[in-house]
Amino acid sequence: MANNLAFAALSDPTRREVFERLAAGPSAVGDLARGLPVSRPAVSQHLKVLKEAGLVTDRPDGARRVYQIDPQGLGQIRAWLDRFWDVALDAFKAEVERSEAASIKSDEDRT
Amino acid sequence: MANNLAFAALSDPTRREVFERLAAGPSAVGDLARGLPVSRPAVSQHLKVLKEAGLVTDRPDGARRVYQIDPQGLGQIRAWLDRFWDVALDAFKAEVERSEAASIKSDEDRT
DNA sequence: CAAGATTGTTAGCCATGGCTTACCGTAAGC
DNA sequence: GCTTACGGTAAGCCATGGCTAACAATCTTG
Repeated sequence: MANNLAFAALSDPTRREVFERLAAGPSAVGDLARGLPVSRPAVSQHLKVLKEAGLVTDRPDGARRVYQIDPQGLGQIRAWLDRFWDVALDAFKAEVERSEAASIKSDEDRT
Repeated sequence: MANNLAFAALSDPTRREVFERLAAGPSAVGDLARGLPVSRPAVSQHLKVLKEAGLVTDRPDGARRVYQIDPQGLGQIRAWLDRFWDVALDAFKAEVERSEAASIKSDEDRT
């Protein structure tokens, strides 16, 4: 149950922004920071969190360090969500029917 | 782009626990709190956040209040994730090939 | 080898948020 | 109508975490 790391990682707006930019293609830390409203160390810290959550991978490239999307963390969240998707739809359907039944009943009561 | 609410809501472990319990079936606030290590007002506050994120729905039931899973917020997160799923897999595949190519090249350099 | 570039790390600051206690409103039952 | 049960809200406390500035480490280049 390590998905809490992935959820916590994506709960921060700046981190989601970093993640979305990496989805457009691999990038180095400095290049990422240049397009964001926060400092480079901040981006570096965000990348560390994303990495520990299995959402990105990094690879050395000379003095630079290239980060890239990792499907692993994404898959964990997807799997967690899918556990509730069907039951959520069923619950919603049942609720609609229950609500309509109550509505019809109140109509009958009025007659 | 209201998915930030859903992500922030599910980033808290207690809130995910509440959500999972509701996935097992609709429940009132007190019943939920009785099975959790936090106080009832805490659960009430969590439910408020989940509700604003479109993850649960509430309906009055006498003096009680029954909460239930709502597929809307879940769908938002799923849609957001699906935007990156394919590109993440492609990036992963490309990385594997790049990595293997570099490995082969270093082997050649050694001969 | 020296200088510049790129990145990770630490210390410290401050806002956010989760939790509890106390209180208030509302609905059910005697 | 009064009491009891149920749930939302406000105030306050404290831990978490995101940010910046300063520093250290590593790599490239002349």
